[in-house]
Amino acid sequence: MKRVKKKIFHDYIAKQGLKSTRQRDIILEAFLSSDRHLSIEELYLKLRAKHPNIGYATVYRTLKLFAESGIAREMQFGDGQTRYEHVGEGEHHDHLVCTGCGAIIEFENETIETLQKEVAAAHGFLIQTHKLELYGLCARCRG
Amino acid sequence: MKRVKKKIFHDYIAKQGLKSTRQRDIILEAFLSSDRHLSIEELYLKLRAKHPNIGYATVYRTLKLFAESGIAREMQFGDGQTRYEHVGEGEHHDHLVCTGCGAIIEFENETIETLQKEVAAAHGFLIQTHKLELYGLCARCRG
DNA sequence: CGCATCATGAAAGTGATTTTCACTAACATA
DNA sequence: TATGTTAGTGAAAATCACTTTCATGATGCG
Repeated sequence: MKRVKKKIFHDYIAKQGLKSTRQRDIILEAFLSSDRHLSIEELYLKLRAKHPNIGYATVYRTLKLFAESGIAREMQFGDGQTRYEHVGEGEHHDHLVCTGCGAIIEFENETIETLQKEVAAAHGFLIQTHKLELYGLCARCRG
Repeated sequence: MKRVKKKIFHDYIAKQGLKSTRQRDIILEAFLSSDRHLSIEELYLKLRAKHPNIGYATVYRTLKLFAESGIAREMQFGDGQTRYEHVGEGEHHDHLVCTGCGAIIEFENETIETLQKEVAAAHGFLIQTHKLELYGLCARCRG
């Protein structure tokens, strides 16, 4: 899985005439081996431990590049920070966001997707993307 | 409708030991008589025409107060600005957001709401709120 | 290796709030 | 009605989370 995504990214870099750098490889490895839904800040802090000389701007720019290459997706969960989640090929999912501990749980529901398409059709609307988030307390936080 | 919301707000103000001020009344009237999904900036500009001495910070603080009192709700549609929409009692709706012209169309779908509850239940999750937005092109922008 | 390009890091800049602060206005209470 | 206490206001400064700039450093094709 990691290898596939690394290849996708390197192919993208090459195709765009960009360069392969030590920093990009380090950030890519850190991103792929970390939690889904990481913010720039979180990834930056995680990296600083082992690579104190990597700048915030580089992490920011590289994450954008990941999104462009298709291995990551930008997300907003209302906490004011942009988060990047891993993208598997073709898959789509929505989220349960715990307002207690901040946990983000993914789920898929085909029926909901179908109904969304019906709603859009009824309004003559052409869907490009959608976003469904359920905010509340996870099983642990309901305590 | 306006009268009901004004009462709700004034009751809230009183209950919290806050004060009723000229500015709050002006902002409340402007909010209630305007488009749904207004940004702070938009409301501020609209107000400046008739009341050039009302500050941005006051509009910002008052809108927050509206949200706390329950007559408005904060929303993010990915354009980097917080928007406030009117809240009717008990009602809930979701949005179609046109990426072409920025139009925001509301819709309701009971079946989707029900399915959301099922998903939450399956994860032991207690829903507080949710957010469903379909991004794409509206009938007009599809051309 | 040479060098045209792209990349990086530190720091400055942005845009949208959010907070601070000195000054007012509300609303009991005298 | 005059006061005192407390909340509210507006202008300006401060935050926050990016985003861009710029001088310097890598890359990698020829």
